[in-house]
Amino acid sequence: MSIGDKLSPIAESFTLKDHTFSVLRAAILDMDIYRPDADLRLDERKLAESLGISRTPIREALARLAQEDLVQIIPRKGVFVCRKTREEILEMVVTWAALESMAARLATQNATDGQLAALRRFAMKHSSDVVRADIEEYSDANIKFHQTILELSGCALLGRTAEGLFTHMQAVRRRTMGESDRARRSVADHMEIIEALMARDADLASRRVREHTMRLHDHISKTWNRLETLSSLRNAAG
Amino acid sequence: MSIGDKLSPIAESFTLKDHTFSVLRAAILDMDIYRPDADLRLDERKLAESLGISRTPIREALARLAQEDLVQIIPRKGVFVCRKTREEILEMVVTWAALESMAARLATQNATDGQLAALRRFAMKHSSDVVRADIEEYSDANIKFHQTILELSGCALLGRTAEGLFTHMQAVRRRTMGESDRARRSVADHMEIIEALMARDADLASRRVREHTMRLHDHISKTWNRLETLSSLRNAAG
DNA sequence: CAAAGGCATATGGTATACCACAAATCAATT
DNA sequence: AATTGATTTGTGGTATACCATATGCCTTTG
Repeated sequence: MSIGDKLSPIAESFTLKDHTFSVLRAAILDMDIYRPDADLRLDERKLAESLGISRTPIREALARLAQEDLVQIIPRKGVFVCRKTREEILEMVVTWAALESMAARLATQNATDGQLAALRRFAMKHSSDVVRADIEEYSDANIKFHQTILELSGCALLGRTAEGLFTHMQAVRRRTMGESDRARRSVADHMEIIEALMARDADLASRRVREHTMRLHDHISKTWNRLETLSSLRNAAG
Repeated sequence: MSIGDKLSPIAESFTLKDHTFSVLRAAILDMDIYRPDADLRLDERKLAESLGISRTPIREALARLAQEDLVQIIPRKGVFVCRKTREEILEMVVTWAALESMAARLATQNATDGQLAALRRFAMKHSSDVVRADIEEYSDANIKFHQTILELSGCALLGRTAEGLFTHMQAVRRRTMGESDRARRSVADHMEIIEALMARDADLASRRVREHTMRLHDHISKTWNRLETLSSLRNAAG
């Protein structure tokens, strides 16, 4: 064995542009953009100064974020984090449902018995989180569950497309979870989905995933209003 | 009415960056990237010179194209148009199927009788194109048909997401159409889809759209090989 | 003549300077 | 005092210069 085999490339092709993209993306997801008084403004020059780099890589990162609809660039006005409307959020859920239900359909063909058994063990292990009212923990498990179904489809693009939507919904989840009633129903849904997958019933698995996700759709549809009106009231007052 | 109402902003907030993005995108779609000897290289400086602008807006446009997976930027190597592998193309078709079948499902709820009647008239009008072996014409109508279903869903995001995939598939279509046998089957499929939509049968409409698109999947799966191997032979020879 | 190393060149990455437009501020005028 | 217009300031847009690395050519050397 030569010495070369032990040397891996040092941060191969690292670029500030890509790094900035990741950093900004994470930062945006981390901020609670639906807080009425949230500062949605991103200042290129301030960012550049904060990161200790020039505006150029910042701008290229912002261009990519804009392409992902995470920010909106208004020429000579500013760069703003996109706040999704209720309708846009509902559409994201619908699109998510489309992707994941297809994933479930494919998973009945492509997943191995072992993979499905592992998924079942995982789901059962975390079902107790709900009982313990450990919603935070359950929420993570919930996310993992759905991502796993997308993976088991064997179609990477389904997962990647959904991931883009997921990014946006991260902020939304903060406002939709916390009701243990919904969580309990969710656990039951998950077990039924796994059951359908193991039965290799494509239509049933697909339907159950879709209906499960559409229940989130209906829930948001009913409860998001309160938050929206709260925001606009505040804006009107200011 | 004041005179201001008649005056619309002149090319409001036009930016070279956005313009370049559109131009490059169109140019990429226009070139036959699967021709074995196609030049996949994009030179920032040459592009800048051709368009008579500096590299900056070019680079920001390229960053966005990269985000859409239309080009790949390799630091210090170059910018290259992405050539999709057979597997990636198949995944795009599957994802497309997921989106459009959900669109069809929603369309049974959201489309008006008038809209569906119009869609039927449109489909019937162009069904004769196949008989006349006017495949070029039919292909356009085919695209329009599917886009309409996405629109009738009432969920704009489904359409936008699908559009991104569609961009990539434009180049693929050149290599998959031209067989009037498939076209004839396509016409029959379309009429059955419309029938299901008009019957407001969500499950049926959804299934028919999915199966229709998956037939394209199977077709590509069987025929794309020939082209791939042709390419690699050529590469190996060179 | 072959191989190794240096050198030239080409390419994307980054920094910086300047521009155009928009908005806010302030001043002059009615 | 209100309104209009100029001016200042702040923002993103663009151009340009320079940097770092990858690559291929060419020289050197054995």
